[in-house]
Amino acid sequence: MKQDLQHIFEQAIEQLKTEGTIAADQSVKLIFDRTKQKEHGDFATNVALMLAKAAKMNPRELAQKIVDALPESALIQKVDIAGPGFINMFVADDAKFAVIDSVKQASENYGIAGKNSKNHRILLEFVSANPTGPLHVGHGRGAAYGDALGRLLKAAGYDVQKEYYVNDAGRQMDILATSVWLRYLQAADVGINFPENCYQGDYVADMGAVQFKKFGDKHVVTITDIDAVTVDKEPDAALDAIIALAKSTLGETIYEDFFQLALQEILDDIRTDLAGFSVDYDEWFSERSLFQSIGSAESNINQVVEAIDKLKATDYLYQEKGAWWFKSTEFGDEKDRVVLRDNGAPTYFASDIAYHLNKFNRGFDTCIDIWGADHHGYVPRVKAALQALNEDPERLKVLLVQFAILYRNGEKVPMSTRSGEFVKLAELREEVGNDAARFYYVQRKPEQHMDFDLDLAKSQSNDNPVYYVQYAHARICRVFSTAQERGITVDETIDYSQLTSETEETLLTALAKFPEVVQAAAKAFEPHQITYYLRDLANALHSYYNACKFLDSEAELRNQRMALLRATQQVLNNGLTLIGVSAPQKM
RNA sequence: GCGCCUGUAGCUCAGCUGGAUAGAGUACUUGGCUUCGAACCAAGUGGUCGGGGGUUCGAAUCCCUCCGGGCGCACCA
Repeated sequence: MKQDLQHIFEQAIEQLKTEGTIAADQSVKLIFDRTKQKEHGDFATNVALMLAKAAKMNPRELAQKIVDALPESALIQKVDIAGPGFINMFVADDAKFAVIDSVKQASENYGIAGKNSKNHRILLEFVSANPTGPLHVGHGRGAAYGDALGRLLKAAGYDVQKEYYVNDAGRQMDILATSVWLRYLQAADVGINFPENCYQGDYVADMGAVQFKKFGDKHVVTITDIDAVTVDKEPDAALDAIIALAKSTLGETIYEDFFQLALQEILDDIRTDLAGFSVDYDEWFSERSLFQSIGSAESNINQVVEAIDKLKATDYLYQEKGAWWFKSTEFGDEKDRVVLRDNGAPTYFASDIAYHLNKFNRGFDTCIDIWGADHHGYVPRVKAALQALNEDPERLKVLLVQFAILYRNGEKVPMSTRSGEFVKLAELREEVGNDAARFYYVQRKPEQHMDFDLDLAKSQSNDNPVYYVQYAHARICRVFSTAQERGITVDETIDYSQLTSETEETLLTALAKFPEVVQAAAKAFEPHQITYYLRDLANALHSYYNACKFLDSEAELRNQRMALLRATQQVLNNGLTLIGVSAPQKM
């Protein structure tokens, strides 16, 4: 509806341009919005105020000219000029009623644009937590936001693919595999001290026990062996030595067994956790696959090598102190970055360049990365690398999600995976429920710092606005089931002329807004707009519910009101689905 | 020190590309169930939009500056 009305105004402006009232080359930014106050009608525009100066006219005078130039339309009841020159427009009743039939017709697709109607492919990557431990509440935010954004973009007509980048290569994974081995040693009664910079979580010890059951003490070393390699070393260097010891003791095959056990177990855990949170992916992309040989098995060429070679072919890579550096400063980064270390090993940055090249080569128009805000310093270098490789960095959009700072008993809870001291997403889901957790996360816009008070989340879970919205849906369901119990038949109608009370008008307006909200929220990457919309819609429903009796009214009025309820039920459902929250029949 | 995010009601937060008296929830004070679910509705109290400048018909919104929080500044991932 908004678009149709806006179009009418655009026609009027064009008309004035041909008449010469407005200069033909004048650029017009037509701002056309719903009003905040009823007296101002349904929609308003300030276009006369904006153009007055250029047209050398009094704003009200110009507004009058625009109004006079408006073509006839059945949608418009009347148009006012108010204040300094606002044009207020009142929508005709019949046009307002039309939304009921629109919803009925489109049902679960109301407000949802046609599949891939934007003809634009988007790759959306989110969470991508290292598979070194279970997801914690910090990841939960990225999960809820990313998934809701994916649904939202799809609803807005984009072709969206959701992807999880599995960081299964690199040192962290070696530390994890080694941690399991050390726990295995403990299970075998080798009285070692478990290093602080290894993964502390219980799940590691469990896996160590599993390996002991499987291998017995076949892959055991003594304390002296470990002391021999770690003596006089800083913790990090000592850890590297232990990793090397693990690899040489276990041999390639058995080490891989430890590695895969840890990886698969944790990844499975992450997968079920996310699936339980209604977060689903189209693709789980393995970082290791970037290191797999291309062509013959013995080939030294892989996607990471390829990417580096491409960079070497430009002028943006140079060698210094044994390492290869990328001149990201040429593209505005703070300093140059290493892609190949002096020992020849590629950095994480190197595989990330390869990964993004891979994404681009898969033919997406836009690649969206959702990262934790602590990675923000990383954005310029990735964009720089893409630019150096002659790709358009604008195709990559990095959305930063601020950290959720966790409080328990008023104390800040640290959230490092390494220390094992964190609150799992699974625990949160268990305690407050999926719907409440998702709503709570999505409600806040991503760049807002979030204080997550666990006690509050628990104690206030009953006050979570999600229930307010779900209750509205359940209430409607109850009205219909009660009608059925009482043997009241609800007939289809196309006449809604009796729906003229204030609460009905508010509800009709709210329903009509939904498609606009979906588009606006998608455009801004802001699923939180949906949650606020849903609260408003639920409020309109609850007010209506308290103001009217549905089943006791006479048949014709009842049919009309029930049609409005049906439409509201549908839109509540559609909105909740967008943020991955259920719409219960009863609560 | 530099960079990114942030500062709106007691608390948690909205406020779209500048627009008409700054909005919700919560808390607090009232009123509303013999009725389709009161997990609800209605009304009220509560704000120098962090401070100060500037831009203009008009600023919470844009620019400058200062102050206060969070995060980041590795041959880690």
